[in-house]
Amino acid sequence: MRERVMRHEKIPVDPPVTLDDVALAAGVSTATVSRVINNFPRVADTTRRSVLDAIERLHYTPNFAGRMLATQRAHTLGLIITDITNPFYPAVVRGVEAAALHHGFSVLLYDTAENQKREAQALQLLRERQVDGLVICSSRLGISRLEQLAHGKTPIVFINSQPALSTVGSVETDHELGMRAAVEHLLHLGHRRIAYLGGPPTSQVQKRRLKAYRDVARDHGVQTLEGSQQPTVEGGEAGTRELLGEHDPDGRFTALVTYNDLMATGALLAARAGELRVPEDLSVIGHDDIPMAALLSPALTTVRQPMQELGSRAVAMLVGHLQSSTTANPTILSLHPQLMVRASTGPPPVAHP
Amino acid sequence: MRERVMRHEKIPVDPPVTLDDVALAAGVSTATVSRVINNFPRVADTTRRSVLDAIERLHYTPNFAGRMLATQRAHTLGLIITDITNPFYPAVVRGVEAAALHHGFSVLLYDTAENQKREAQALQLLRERQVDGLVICSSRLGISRLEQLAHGKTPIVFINSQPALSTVGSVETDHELGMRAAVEHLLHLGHRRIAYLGGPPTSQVQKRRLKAYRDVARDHGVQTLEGSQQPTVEGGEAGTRELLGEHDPDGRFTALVTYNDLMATGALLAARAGELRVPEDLSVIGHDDIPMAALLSPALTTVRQPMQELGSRAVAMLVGHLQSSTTANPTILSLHPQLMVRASTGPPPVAHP
DNA sequence: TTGAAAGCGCTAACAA
DNA sequence: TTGTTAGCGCTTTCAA
Repeated sequence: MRERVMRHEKIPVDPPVTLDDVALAAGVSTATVSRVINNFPRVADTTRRSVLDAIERLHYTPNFAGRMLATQRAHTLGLIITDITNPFYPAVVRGVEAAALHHGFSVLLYDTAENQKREAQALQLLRERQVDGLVICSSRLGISRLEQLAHGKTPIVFINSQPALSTVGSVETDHELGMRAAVEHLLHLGHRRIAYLGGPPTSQVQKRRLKAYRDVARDHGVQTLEGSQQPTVEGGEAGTRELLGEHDPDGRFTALVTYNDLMATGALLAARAGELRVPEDLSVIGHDDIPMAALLSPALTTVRQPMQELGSRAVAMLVGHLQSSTTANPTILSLHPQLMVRASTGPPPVAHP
Repeated sequence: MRERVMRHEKIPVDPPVTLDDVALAAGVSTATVSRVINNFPRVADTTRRSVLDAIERLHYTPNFAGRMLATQRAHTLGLIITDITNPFYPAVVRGVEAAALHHGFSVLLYDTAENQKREAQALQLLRERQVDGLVICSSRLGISRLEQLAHGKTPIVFINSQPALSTVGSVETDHELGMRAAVEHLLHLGHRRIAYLGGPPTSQVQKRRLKAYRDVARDHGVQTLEGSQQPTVEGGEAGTRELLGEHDPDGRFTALVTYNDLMATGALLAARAGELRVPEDLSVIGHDDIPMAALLSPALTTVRQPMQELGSRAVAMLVGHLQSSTTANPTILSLHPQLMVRASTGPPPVAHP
């Protein structure tokens, strides 16, 4: 008998204060309390005050689940990041965070560690949670797979990747412009043999940079020399070594553009190991302008992406869509990169007579 | 009249499939469907199969809000990060992410940009969302304020900061051990005048490192020389310049330990500007071992924190608490740092006769 | 092993 | 301007 009582009596685990409690305490209906909470205009000032008072007294906090169930809105955005440990992404995350908070959204983060399977999984999970919208940064998924997963009501904005047809759109850096700026900077310095060390072939950004590189080279009638590697310091080092080892009847290339700054860092390492001075013997240009770039020695010339803005614009686009609910075709917002000229580029070595 | 119809008829926006739909389709009660979804053992195999079948056919996905309201569990962890753009944190985030996912939790991220107010705000927001638990990394809030905010049921685990009394506990690096290793490494090399350039005085980690520095110095009977600055590259540069400018009757210090690697990077810059070679004229040791540390020239000797492990252990502690619901005193888990000896430290310059 | 039904806490028609 | 009330979709006793 005693036991029965123990189990059925409410254990004093401070019973949560609900909206009903507030209504009771303020002597009004639950609807009125709800109106006050949600700042409805048509509430008498005295009523509002007494409700606010009761809320204060009881330390009432609205229940998220209840609200979400009733409104079908989670006030939450999902953010899928390809690799949070890549120094390119933290600034993007900050941009997303700040903008989301500004619009009253919280952010559910998924780090997929460059893994396609995990990305698909995250997409699935996020939509089960009924997030209001999704930002996907540097998707590694193919368009067809995305098309398949995106088929549903969750609006998606991509960063630096092609939007699938049924999504809101994307925000990107104008990679063609960036590559052109990099290569032309080298051409102006006098370089004629400029190599490009690319990243993972599945990356959409890589595809665009590679194409731009070829286009610019063709435009200026210079040879191309290409490599491809993992987008890491190690990849950059290995790729540069390979490139350096290739026979080239016209002599070694005098400048190297890499897919990202991590790879450029590796290139610097490889150059040092190969007794090549940068920039006297070899000029190097990276992409992204991660925080480390300016701190290397020599400081790295690189094509800066507006990382934080990529994030904040993506959220703005998403929120705009949520509010207007327009079902227009995917929008593509293209931001300008900026060539940051630092110490790793200079004129090519004078040819030995 | 037409208009009325238009508004009241369900616009064909594929009405979401609910558990009731499944129950109907499978010819069972909603309770049974729920049991199947939640893998209850006592369900007849045939029943289970037909339910699963209906779920498949209808493409049913459980509604998160409904479930959360009924169970009062969000399967969500909150993560508060002091400054996501500081390269120390991404690895911590990855640790948290991976462990959370492994335990079936999603992660709501808040980046507070080193701002106490935003940290308090985030704490508030997160608990309104009824997250199951919170991980706070490098809190900038004082214990009393935390005590105040933590007063509630949301379990909290801290990373690298003192737990408030009413929380689950904390995971930290043994900062005393780390500082001791750094200073003793320098002593073994022959240094006798070792300076410490600290970080923000409000940081709990800074307080502990400073104290440890003084303790080790006292133990070995060497003088102390202290500075303090923002935990950034700029702070490190400025702080080192200041320290270098101070009059010291016994001659300049020959080694410098900094609060973190960012500051050590600044120190390297300041040394270069001051025509001091590292390590020949000045040895430098940082803390953390951020990815950049090994890539600087000279490569930075530093006290490594197990960043990813800090994150994953914090989640493990939180989840353990959630499952056992033990209301024990705060646990403190202390992880070992590791001195990474690289190129920025060496013997002190020989004194001029 | 299964079903009926009562909530979980909130919002939003509609009525007053 | 305010109140009544019917859900939102799911879980969970309790009874069968």
